[in-house]
Amino acid sequence: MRILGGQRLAGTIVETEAYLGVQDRAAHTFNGRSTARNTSMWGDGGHAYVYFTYGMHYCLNAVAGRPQEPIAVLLRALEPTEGLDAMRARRVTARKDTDLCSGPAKLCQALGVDRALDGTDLVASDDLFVERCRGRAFPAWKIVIGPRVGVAYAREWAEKPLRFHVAGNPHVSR
DNA sequence: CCCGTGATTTAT
DNA sequence: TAAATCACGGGG
Repeated sequence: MRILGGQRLAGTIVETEAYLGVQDRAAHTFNGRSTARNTSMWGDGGHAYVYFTYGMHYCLNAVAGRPQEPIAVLLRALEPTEGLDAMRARRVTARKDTDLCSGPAKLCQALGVDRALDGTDLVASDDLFVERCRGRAFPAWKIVIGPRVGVAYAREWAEKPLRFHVAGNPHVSR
C-alpha cells in the first residue's frame, strides 16, 4: 500500500464510498466543476486523487473512471496489516490500533499521504499503490451498503447507498 | 455537544 | 477581494 522511508505500511481496505461524476451533488466534480484541486479526478482511472480539507486533513481516493469521467472511490478505512509501529508513531492521538486507520483522514495520516501523492499511479507506483487482497477477499454478504458519511448538504444524493464496509470489522469509521 | 484550521470555492 | 464552506478528527 505505502512504502515510506524504505518501510512498507499496509492495510486491507474495509470501508469505501463512491462519488459519481458530475451529477453527484456530494462530489467535488458536481455540475462539471474542474479546478486545480480536482484535476486528478478528470484523469484516467487507477490514479490517486488526494485533497486537503478543514485546514488540516488529507483524504485519498482511487479514481475509477475513464478520462473525462470523474468517478472516484474514497478510501475511508483500513485494517492495518504491516508497519503498525510506524503508523502508531504517525498517529499520536490514536489510543487503540482500531483508531489508526478508521477514517479517511486518519488513514492518510497513518500512511503519510499528502498532496504530493496526488495523481500517483496506484497500479504502477512504488510508493503508493493498491493490490488485490491476498487470500482475504470478503464475500459479498459481508459487505454492508448504506448512505455516505458527512454529505448531508447533498440533498437527494445524501441518502443514496454509496458507502460500503465490511460487516462487524472494528477498523471501520464512526 | 463544540472547536481548530486554512485551502478552495463562490459570491460580490 | 471577501465571505462561506468543508467527502474530518479530537476533546468534553
